[in-house]
Amino acid sequence: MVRISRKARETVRQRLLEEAAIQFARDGFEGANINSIATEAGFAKGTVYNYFSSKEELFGEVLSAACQRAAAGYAAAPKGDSVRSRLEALATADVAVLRDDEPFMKVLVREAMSFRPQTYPLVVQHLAPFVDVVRDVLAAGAASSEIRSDRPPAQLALLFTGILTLLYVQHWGSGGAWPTLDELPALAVTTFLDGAGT
Amino acid sequence: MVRISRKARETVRQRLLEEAAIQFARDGFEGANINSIATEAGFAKGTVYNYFSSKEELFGEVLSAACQRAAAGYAAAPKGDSVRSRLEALATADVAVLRDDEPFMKVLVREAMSFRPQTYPLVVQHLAPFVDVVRDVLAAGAASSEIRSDRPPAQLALLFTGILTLLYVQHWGSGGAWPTLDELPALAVTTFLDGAGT
Amino acid sequence: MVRISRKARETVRQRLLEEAAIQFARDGFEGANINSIATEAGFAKGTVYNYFSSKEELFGEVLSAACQRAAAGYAAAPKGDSVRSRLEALATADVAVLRDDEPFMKVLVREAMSFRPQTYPLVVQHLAPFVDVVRDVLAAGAASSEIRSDRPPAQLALLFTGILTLLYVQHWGSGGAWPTLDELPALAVTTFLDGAGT
Amino acid sequence: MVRISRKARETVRQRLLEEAAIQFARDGFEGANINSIATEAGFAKGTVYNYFSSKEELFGEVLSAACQRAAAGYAAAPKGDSVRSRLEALATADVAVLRDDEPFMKVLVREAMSFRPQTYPLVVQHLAPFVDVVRDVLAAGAASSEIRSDRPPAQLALLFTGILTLLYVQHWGSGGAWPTLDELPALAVTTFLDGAGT
DNA sequence: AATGAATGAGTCTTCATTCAT
DNA sequence: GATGAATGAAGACTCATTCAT
Repeated sequence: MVRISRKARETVRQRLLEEAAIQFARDGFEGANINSIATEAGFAKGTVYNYFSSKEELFGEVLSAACQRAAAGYAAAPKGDSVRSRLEALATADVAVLRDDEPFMKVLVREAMSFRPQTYPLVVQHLAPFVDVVRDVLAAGAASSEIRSDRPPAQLALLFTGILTLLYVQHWGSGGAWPTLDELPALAVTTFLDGAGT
Repeated sequence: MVRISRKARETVRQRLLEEAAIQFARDGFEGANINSIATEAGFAKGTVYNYFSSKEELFGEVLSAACQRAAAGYAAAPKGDSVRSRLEALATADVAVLRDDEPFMKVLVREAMSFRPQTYPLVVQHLAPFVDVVRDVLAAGAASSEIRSDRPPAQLALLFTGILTLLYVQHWGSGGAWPTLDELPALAVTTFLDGAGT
Repeated sequence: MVRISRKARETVRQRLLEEAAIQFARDGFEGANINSIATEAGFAKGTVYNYFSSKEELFGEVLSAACQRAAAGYAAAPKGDSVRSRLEALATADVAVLRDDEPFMKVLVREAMSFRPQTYPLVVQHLAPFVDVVRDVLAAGAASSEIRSDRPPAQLALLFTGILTLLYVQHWGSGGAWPTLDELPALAVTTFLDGAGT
Repeated sequence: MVRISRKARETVRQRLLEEAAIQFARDGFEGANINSIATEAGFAKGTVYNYFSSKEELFGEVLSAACQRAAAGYAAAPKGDSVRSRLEALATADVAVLRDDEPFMKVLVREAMSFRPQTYPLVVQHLAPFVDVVRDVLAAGAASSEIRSDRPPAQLALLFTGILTLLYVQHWGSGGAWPTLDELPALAVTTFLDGAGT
């Protein structure tokens, strides 16, 4: 009995998170509306409070879920031989996550880029796994002389992550015109590794 | 009768814009509070409405003022010989504006990075002058073989602008730890031109 | 789950309408205060908005309810033989409604007499059933030569309705001194039918 | 110096009253806007307060002016021989005033018909001169058997005044369709004296 | 566990009124 | 006397949250 209930509970919770992600992505934290989230998810207002203690917590859980989904994606990324192929695999994995869970990723990106004191630490904390993976790849690359060694790998990792995120913003901001999701991983990697100079 | 007023009116208006920029930067559009803006600026709530017809208009005017300040900064940027020095001059000018008018720039950057449909076009429109200057520099650079010519200058310009903005976000997000404003222009240029590869 | 609610909801709605009628009658549309209406009805401000989407809609519903009550009254009026007795029956029925639902009728009368473009059409539309009944009675009276036939029955109906309404105004305006509600129907009919001449 | 000033003062005051009448007639007391009245009259907001101490007082002065204009009209009415011709002369005079000062009369009528406790006494007081003239005519008519003597002339006078007012309401309410101003005096008199019966 | 009616703090906005120039 | 900037009380409306059913 408990088992079924527990499963049902989880289903409802996921449904609420999905809808919350959509609306937080569209309207922002302040603009989003608990009633609307509940209703669109197929429940009544009060139900949200059986699963989350406040709007803030719901938002936090959306962020958290976004990070988990992203992290699962990185884990699934195939490893490559060179730094270039590894980075591209990571970026490709990230874009794959984005395709599946666009609202969650939008919330994550918007929050990362708006550096609100209340949520920035949370975002950073949840982004850390990804950044750490990148950092390790880059550190290895520095050792094998594929990567310039005059900058700390941690800083370079932040740069790569940032460029990826930046391209998402330009993708969404341009209505998908440029860059497209298909070209995005390669563009991120070449921008990061090769630069625009000759 | 009104004689002196003209100037006084402008002063009050500027004071309100300054305070609005601070609070919009800190709290976002929805989170900011007209009453608080007025009070902190040293006026009563109603006074705001003698200068701006609504919260939305006030926000628009803050964005607009931010863009004007930024544009004035670019115009004052010294021209250099090489693409590298020109970009660095532009970035340096931008950072100088940011030092003077941080709240305004924060509003601009946050808005640019949050791609809200209501304001994104406005932001893009006001950012356009800067992007266009960069594009022209890059087009010239492509002609002189300083810049890779396999990508449209307009896209490269968006990339450079984006990287600059991204570094602002990381500057603010890290509490000023990295990158610092001093190193920021050079970092933006080398990231953009040289890449992280060897 | 909601089971009982349906009825309870209607009760609350009626309570709010009653109180709104009282205050709209006393203070007019602009002068009335949603907060006060809610509080006097025994609820909090927000509750009004669970039932009516705006002050305007609430006002419209009050008008609408007033018309329904009035219409129900006419339907219950006994039919007489002569035009005189029929008119008196109608007037008596109208006064009976007024006794039961004075605030609603006050709102209706005040609105009818203040010819505000926003509400006048609504009022006319809702008064129409009554006016139409009167017109039919008068048309029949013209056929049986009880009524002068040198004027369109529709115009005469407007006159009779107007005189009735006018007497309400004088009743309320005089604090109930003259005419009293008891004498009002007969006075309306004799004024309308007989005139003051000899 | 004083004389010119005094005359100028009176001119400004009249201009403000005219505009106030227009806007009170259009928007009602609560809906009207001091700033708008002042501006449309060609002055600044503050000027109104050099002439009237409050919105309420301004409204009262508009009512008062309306009554004065009306009273001046009655005084100018030609006397007739019969009661019928006297009443028609009075009604014609009233309509003439209405043609000249429609906004003032609208304010007066609307206020008379909305029986607001705050203004009703004022309206009654100012309407009294007209009602008294009518009463005297009717009392004389009762003596000469032109008027039924089973009702106090004072009540009959209120009825006649009310019918006249009612026809104004129907005139304005119908957008001038029926009754027209031309037919209005005769209609008022025949309605009052002859009734609709045969 | 789900519901949705009730709540009331909080927000934008209006506008009559004051008063320094 | 005219002006219009400043004021702040007041009001409509929103919405996160609570809780009885």
